[in-house]
Amino acid sequence: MNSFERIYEVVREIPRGNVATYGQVAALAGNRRWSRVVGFALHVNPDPEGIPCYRVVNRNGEVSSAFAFGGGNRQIELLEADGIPCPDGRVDLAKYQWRKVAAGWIE
DNA sequence: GGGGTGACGCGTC
DNA sequence: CGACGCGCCACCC
Repeated sequence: MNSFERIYEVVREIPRGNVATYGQVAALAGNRRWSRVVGFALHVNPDPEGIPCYRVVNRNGEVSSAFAFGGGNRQIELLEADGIPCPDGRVDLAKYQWRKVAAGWIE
């Protein structure tokens, strides 16, 4: 399995209403240093319908500026459609950051 | 086989 | 608090 596949797997597991950071995805994929690779992986996103790349934001909670796979604000609308408000083009990681953890993890 | 690039992250100035 | 630079890993030419 390529690194990309693992990354796609992680992104694909992001539940609706939650978002994950590139670093988070990278870490879940196996290595947190894949941050850049994650971006590249989503860039070539082979399955936009199965891989909600719009739920992946940078560690600042902002949507990627180079987001041009659908049309800028497109990501914002999709996120809001998921119930994730993006007032200033950024989401509240404190509340919406995906927490892939064992049951019992409370912040 | 080598070099350059990229949807990032973190530390430091 | 804001801006700049360096480091990381994988993929393409």
